[in-house]
Amino acid sequence: MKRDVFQAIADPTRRAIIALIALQAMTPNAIAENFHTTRQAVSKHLRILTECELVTQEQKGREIYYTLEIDKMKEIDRWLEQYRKIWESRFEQLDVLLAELKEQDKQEKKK
Amino acid sequence: MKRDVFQAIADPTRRAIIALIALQAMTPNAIAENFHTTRQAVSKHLRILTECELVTQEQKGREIYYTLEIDKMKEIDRWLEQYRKIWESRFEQLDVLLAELKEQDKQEKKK
DNA sequence: CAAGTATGCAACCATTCAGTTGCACATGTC
DNA sequence: GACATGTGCAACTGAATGGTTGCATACTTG
Repeated sequence: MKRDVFQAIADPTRRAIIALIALQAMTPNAIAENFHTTRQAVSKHLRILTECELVTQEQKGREIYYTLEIDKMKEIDRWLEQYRKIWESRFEQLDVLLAELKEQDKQEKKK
Repeated sequence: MKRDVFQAIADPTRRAIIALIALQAMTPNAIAENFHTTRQAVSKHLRILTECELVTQEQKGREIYYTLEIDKMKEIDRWLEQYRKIWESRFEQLDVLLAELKEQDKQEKKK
């Protein structure tokens, strides 16, 4: 039942919805027009995105505008942070070293 | 059949596996010891991670070492990039706003 | 108040998924 | 060669997922 952000962005349609409403808040109908699926399917995706607080709703008359909660996206960024440290350090030094070691290994195996 | 990186990191167990082998290459058995699940379940996860090129295998004797392909993680980072731009610009805007409010506050107090 | 529009929710369906169990295959050790 | 160890693969299962259809609710307009 409890869904997390990573599960939310796993679906390509949901990522597309996120990309859409990142620019401006939109209604379910307006969003659905961009996809080859029913309005109800989009509504379901919006429900999931709302559940994990990636989007928020704002009622205006009979329309409901959905807005991306950009702060929640930072959660993914924070998770990535630990790996960014790794690839940054490897870029600086280890990458070259590893390539050399692999090359040496190849030479060894040839013998 | 075709799985992408986002689907791969959707599962909490797979994220834990990624975190484990980020530090050092590990065998399926060694990885499985860290979870309350069977070796075969871990093996399945590794297969999925391999399919979408997040990990690579290296056979050493009868053991197979799995290594995280940190470069593939950059794909997620690239996707995040567009949203990072948004929250950074909002932060700047907020910064300006806060500065203005502080200025106003000063003016108020002077009165 | 009636008709139309915007939306959410429930029920159902086909597919996928994560996990377990059992088996096969390869490598290493006695 | 016999046996133990490390591993992957296939079949099965229960749960979750994404989608559709149909209906109920709420707001707007005439």
